[in-house]
Amino acid sequence: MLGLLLELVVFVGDDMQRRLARDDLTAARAGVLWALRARGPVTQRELATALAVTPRNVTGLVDGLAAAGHVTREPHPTDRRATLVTLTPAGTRLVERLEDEQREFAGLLFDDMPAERLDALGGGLAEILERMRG
Amino acid sequence: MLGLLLELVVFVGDDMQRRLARDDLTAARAGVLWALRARGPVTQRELATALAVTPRNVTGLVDGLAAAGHVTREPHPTDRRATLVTLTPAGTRLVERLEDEQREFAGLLFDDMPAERLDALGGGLAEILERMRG
DNA sequence: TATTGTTATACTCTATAACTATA
DNA sequence: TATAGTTATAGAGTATAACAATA
Repeated sequence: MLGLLLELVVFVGDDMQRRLARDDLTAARAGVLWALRARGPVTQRELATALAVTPRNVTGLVDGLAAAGHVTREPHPTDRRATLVTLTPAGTRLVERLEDEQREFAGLLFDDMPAERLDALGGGLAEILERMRG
Repeated sequence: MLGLLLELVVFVGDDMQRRLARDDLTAARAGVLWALRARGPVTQRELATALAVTPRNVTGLVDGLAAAGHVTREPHPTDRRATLVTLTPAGTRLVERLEDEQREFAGLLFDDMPAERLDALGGGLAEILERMRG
């Protein structure tokens, strides 16, 4: 069928997408919610840097999340050019619930990954898996 | 940062996307190539079913792959409505090379996954991982 | 009538470039 | 001058619906 690794990524990605769709979310918008959960209120410029995406793209993602009631644009206290994107209480509850669901699935996949394997995977991925086991 | 599983999928997916981009491919177009490698020449309708995508979407993907010289549209021998999407020799070489690269990376991730873990993952994913170890 | 693939239209995610308001 | 965020425009991937050619 597909290449095996591609199949795996597609499978896990589709599973995630189905769950996100139940809450009218996409992967890109969920990424914004998780960034906000980790960082607290930030400017769109900071979001663009964190997500490695253009400022124009952040405008659209925040538009969608604001329309759904997950975030608000608050005025920046000292810089009138900037806005602080802020999780609403409903948005906070949503991202916490999704995080719980995913931790369960991730543990099933990677709890017993041996340490030598992690070393061989190198920088970024090894760090991610390390945190998935913690 | 992102949810941990989302991070993993994003990491692996980005890695794949970077490698595909070196050959001017996207994940969706690579999926067509792999389907053709597994099945041989098929109609667009069959591709749409195999990829769980609309016929309209297949039209666009095949347009791109044909423009790049990876596939051709051949007349169906008995049904003049249909076309047989066929890998060119260059397309065949490309998909074989990508498959080799990915098998290496996949083995690094999953070679020692314990069998009980696989059982707990249930249907589709367990089957994929089983084949990745073989 | 039913099926194959197309055109028409629309939405999301992505990008660059030009512009406005502010620093 | 430089920065934050917008509008304008474009392209890929996805969808539904209407249509032409063929079965």
